[in-house]
Order: sequence, then C-alpha cells, then structure tokens
Amino acid sequence: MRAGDPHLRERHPQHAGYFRHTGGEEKVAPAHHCRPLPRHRPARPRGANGPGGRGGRRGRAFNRGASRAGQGPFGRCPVPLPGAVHRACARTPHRRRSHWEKNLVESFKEEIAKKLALKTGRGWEELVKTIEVPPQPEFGDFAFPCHGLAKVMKKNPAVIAAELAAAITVVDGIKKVQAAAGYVNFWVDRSRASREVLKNIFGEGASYGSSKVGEGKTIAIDYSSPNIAKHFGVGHLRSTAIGHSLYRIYRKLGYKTVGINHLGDWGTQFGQLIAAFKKWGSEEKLSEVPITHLFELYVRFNKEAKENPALAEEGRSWFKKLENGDAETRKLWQHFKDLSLKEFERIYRALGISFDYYWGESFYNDKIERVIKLLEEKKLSRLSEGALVVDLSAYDMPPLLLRKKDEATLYSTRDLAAAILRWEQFQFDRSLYVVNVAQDLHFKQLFKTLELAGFDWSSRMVHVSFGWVKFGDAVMSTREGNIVFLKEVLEKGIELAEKTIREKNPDLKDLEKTARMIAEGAIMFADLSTRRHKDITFRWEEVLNFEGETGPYLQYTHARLASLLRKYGKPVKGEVNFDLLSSERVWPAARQLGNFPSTLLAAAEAYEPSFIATHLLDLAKAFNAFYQTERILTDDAAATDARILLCSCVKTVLKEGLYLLGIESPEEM
RNA sequence: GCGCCCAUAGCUCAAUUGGAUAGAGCAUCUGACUACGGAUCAGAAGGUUGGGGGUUCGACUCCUCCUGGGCGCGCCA
Repeated sequence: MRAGDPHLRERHPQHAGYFRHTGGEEKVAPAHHCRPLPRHRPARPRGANGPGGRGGRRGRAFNRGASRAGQGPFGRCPVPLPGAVHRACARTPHRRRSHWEKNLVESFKEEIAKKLALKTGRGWEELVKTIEVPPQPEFGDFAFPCHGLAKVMKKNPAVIAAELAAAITVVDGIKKVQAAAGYVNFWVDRSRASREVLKNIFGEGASYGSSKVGEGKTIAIDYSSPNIAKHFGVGHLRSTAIGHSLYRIYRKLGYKTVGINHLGDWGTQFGQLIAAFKKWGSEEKLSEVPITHLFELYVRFNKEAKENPALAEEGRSWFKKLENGDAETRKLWQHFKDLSLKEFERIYRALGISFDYYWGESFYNDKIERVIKLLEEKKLSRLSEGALVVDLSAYDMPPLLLRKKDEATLYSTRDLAAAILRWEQFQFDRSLYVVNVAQDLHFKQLFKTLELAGFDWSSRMVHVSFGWVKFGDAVMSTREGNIVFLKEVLEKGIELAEKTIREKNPDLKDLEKTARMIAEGAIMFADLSTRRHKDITFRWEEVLNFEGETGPYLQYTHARLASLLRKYGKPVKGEVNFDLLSSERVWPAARQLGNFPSTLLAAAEAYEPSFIATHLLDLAKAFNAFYQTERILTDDAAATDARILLCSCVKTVLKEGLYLLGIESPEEM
C-alpha cells in the first residue's frame, strides 16, 4: 500500500506504512521532518475586541450545545480549570522583592545592559539581546561581545572590550569584569546569587518560575486528537505529550489554558466503517475486541474497495446518510465512538492527561452551514468541478475544499468551523494546533482562508507541528501492522520497571505504582526530550531505557534527594551561610536553578517542551556531579544546612519541571 | 513536475537562534561504593557539522547550487 494513501489519513497518522502487514515486510522507509520553529506571531493588542470578560456565561450557553452534540462516555467535558487563578498571583501583591529576585538571568542581563548602555550611548533594550552565557566557565557567567559595536564605532572590538571593562566597575551583583578577545566577561557574586535563587525557590516552592506574562490571556490548545475506531498508538502520544506539556507550561505562566481534543470521529471513513460492519460485522467480536474488530473491518473495506469502486461509493453514501442525521446510522456510529472513547479514556487516565473539551469533528456538524454562508457572503467560495472551494491560487496554494459534489463536508470545513467557534468562545491570545508536520499545507490554507474572510485573529493561530514517529526494525511487524500500541509499550515498561526495582530496591513498598511512574516517565520523556520538529524512531530498548539521559534518570535523582532529606530529618532552613555554596562544585547547580524561569519562557515562546527536558538533564547532571564528590550530611551543621537547602531546591525544581512534562516524581524508587 | 522540510561522533540527540576550543547520552575501553541510593559519578576514545560556492570581523546556524532522504499537492483525514 502506497504511503500517503488517502484512506489512511488522519490528524495524527501513526505511520505512512500503517497497513504494511497486508504487504511484504520490507523495511519501512523513514518518514519525514518539518520546518523549523514556527514564526513567532506576536499577539495583537486587543483593541476593539476587548478582553471579553463574560466568558463564563457564554461558556455555559455553549456547553448546552456541546452536550447535545457530544455524547459518549465524556459527553461534554468542561473540566474546571485548576490554577486559573495562580497561587503565586493570589499572594500579597506588595511583597518586597529585590530587582532580580524573580528571574536571575534576565535581571543580570538587564543590569549589565543598563551599565553598558550608559557607557556606549546605546539603548539597553538593544544591548540586552546580545548578552550571552559563555560556553566556557573560565569566561565568566555572562559575556558581552563587542563585535557589533566595532562596526558602528569603527574601532577594534578588543579595544572596545578593554575600555568597557575598565569603565564598568560597579554592577549590582557582579563581582568581576574583564575583557578577553573582544568580549567583556562578567562574573557574578556567587554567594549572593545563590542566596537570591535558593531563598526564592525555598519561599515559592512549586510555583517558582511562574509568571504573570499570561495574565488575562487565553490560549487554546488542540492536541492528541486520535481517530475513533483505531487503537491508540505510540504515534498519537507525540501530540498528546507535547500538547499536554504546553498546557501546563502556559498555565504556569499565568495563561488561561483550554485543552481541546479534536477527535477524528467524522468523515467518509465512518461511512465506510458502517458499510463494512453492515456487510461483515459481528456483534460478538465487537463486544469482545471492539477496536480490533473495527480496525479489521476498516482494513478489509479499503482492500476490497480497491478492486470494487462500487463499494467506495457505498461508503460515501453511508457517510452522507450519517451527516444527514439518519437515526439508525447515527446510532451505530455513536456505538463505535463510545467503544473507542472507553479505550482512550483508560490511556489518558493512566498518563494523567486531561482535556477541557472533547470537541471532535462531529461536534461541528451543525455549525458548518453558517461558515459556508459566511464564506459565500465574502465571495470567497466558488463552485469548481461540482465542489465548493476557496480559491487560493493567488497565494500559490491549492484550493481549500469546503464541500464535495455530493454536498458532504470535509476535514477543512470542520476545522474552519472549529477555529471560528474557538475564537467566539475564548477570544484566545493564541490558538495552537499540535498536529503532525504532514498537515502543514492544510493549516496554511486554513489560516489563509480565515485571514481572507477578514478574521484578524487568524494571525494568532499557530500550527505547532512535529515530526514523525518512525518504526525502526521488524520487532513489531509480527504484530498487527507496523503499529505499536501505546498500551503494549506501557505494559512492557511497567514489567521492566518492576524487574529493575526488584533488583535494586527489593524492599520498596509501592512497587506497582512506582513501576508505573517509571515506565510512564521513560515513555513520555522519550517523546519530549527531542525538539519537536525532529522525527523520532521508536525503539523498544531506547524508550524503555532507564539509564543515561532519560526520564527515570531524573526521577532517580529526585528519589535520591528525597531520601537525603528524609535522612536529614529536620525542617529545611531557608537562612543559611550562602558563602558555603559558592564553590566550583556547587555553583553550576545553583546557576542552573536560577535559569529555570528563563527556560520556561523560552519553552513557551518556541512551543518546545524539549527545552525543559534539556534544562532538567543539565540540572540533574550538575547536581549529581556535586553529590558524587561532596558529602552533604556532615558533622558541620552550617555546611550541612546550606547543602540541604540546595538539595531541597533542586528537588523542588526537578519535580516541578517533570510535572510540566507530564511526568511524576517518586519519593522512592 | 511544483512546493515545504531534513542531513552534526558508530547510534540517538544538544549547541543560548550569527559568537570564544561544536557538547551530552548510548555503545566501547579504564577507574570509583567498610558514612548520604552505583538507575550514579570520573576519565579515555570518537568530528572536513552530507558536498561545493558565497555573504562578514565571525557560519552547524543566513543565501545559492548539488547529493541523499521525507512529506505535501480538489472531492481522504
């Protein structure tokens, strides 16, 4: 079967060779990548639209509609948003804080830039962007490259650097300034920096790194969105993990977040499924192995339809019937959907994934007519070969199809309706679509169409695309197709984790629960630790690896810290001798802790949970290097207290960072 | 054919978005538990950043051509 066969498409195709089992066992060709980070779309000022402060009432009204359309185990699902009012924001607003308490790195950069601005006569906002963290520790903690200035000042950068280093004597929190190779290098006062960072983390706990940047703004995130009547495979996890992580990241930054599961529960394929079930379906098999049976029917239908065009026509007409509201058909469809949702729900529950709304494609069925009308009124649509399309040739794009010649709707039409509805409902600051790179063009067309329709908010929509999950070798080809079911990976992972625990920590009480946490940590981290535009290759031994740069490595570091704190046995002191924490061994960990808030902002801006994954690895490595060489619990009470404070802070940030990735942190493992 | 995307150590990935000597993990080899958990740590080895040309003080990063691969391109999702 050809890769890209139309029958196989879905929002999150698991693999181009999805049905490969019907053919030979040839090695699956690696599928592909995507574009770099999406262009940053600056939020437009609200202007006349206003912040829309009456969301609550609208929300309820809207949900009445939702309950009608979306039945099933979830029905409407307006999960109350936890943390809508952030703990940090709810605190006393006039708490005193030093100028760089909140975000070490940014504050230092700002401070340095202001001094530089004074000496160079340039704006500090411009200079702050060029300040960097040097690659080598011997170049200090911050550096300002003078090469840019060399051009405008017509001077040797080394000379400029030397002059600046000599001129800048006092910067708050900076201990030493030195010129080297055209750079001005800055060394921070470590004792003081540790103090600020650790006291901050100690005081704020899990909310360290939270922010108000998102206050009053809403961000809608479309993620997971699996197809009904198919098993949930590892391919679906990518969207689920990234979307869920972004959800938590944005919420931490003060945004109101709305998670939407755009289930693939509508379209011609369901007509096909119904046709297939009517022909060959078995009630017994459906109740025994529902998804497997539906999947088999679907495969068989597509196979036979290839030789028998009349069959394909039959499928289309069943979908037409479904769309027209035929009661019998609809009932069957609903039954299939319920069965699928039951399986999805189990997986989501296991992984701790949640959504605010389960608005699948079918949900928009009765909301499409007004969209089509609207586009007609704007003179954007026209008939072409019997189909209703939006011509985008002026933008070098193929047309967007609104309606087939048999009048049935299409994926794009439903996405248009969804986009408009999301805007009306949430007046989002951003609307994210965490969807595979294969749909790049689809979203370009979608956004362009909305722009042409005069919706200026279309600029707030972002396709957060990600690469393929490839299946490497023949390990899984014996199973059903070349797909690996997430359920299976989880089971294997838990099994392996249990085995490992029995070897390394046989007395652990909560074996089953901990094994689950470790397996999930490994699997989730494998999906989140690479930049999202990269393809990733699924390999059992890598996904279920607990050593090296993995989720369990971070969990292990966390568990060991927890154990250390238990041994310490006293409440952690926030006020310690910070001079004891400025040694070469301790500083890297403390500095990394100070970077955490900046990492969060960067991750949010680039829609990259992987930034957090990398940050946590660096933190754990820095801490472990220290832990391995320096005793923490000693007879020296002052030194012990100081180090324990650091441990406690590392633990806090590790746990919170893992939480943002959707991973739990065991106290023991 | 046209469009978009990708290529960094044997393998999997980083590289502060144009900055200093391109860094980690896995695998390989060597070393570290009679006080905090060895799922760890320390070290060795491993590179013409696919190739050519260009832009400039400086290129893994930007432009261009080439090679290899992937995805997409009207009644699928």
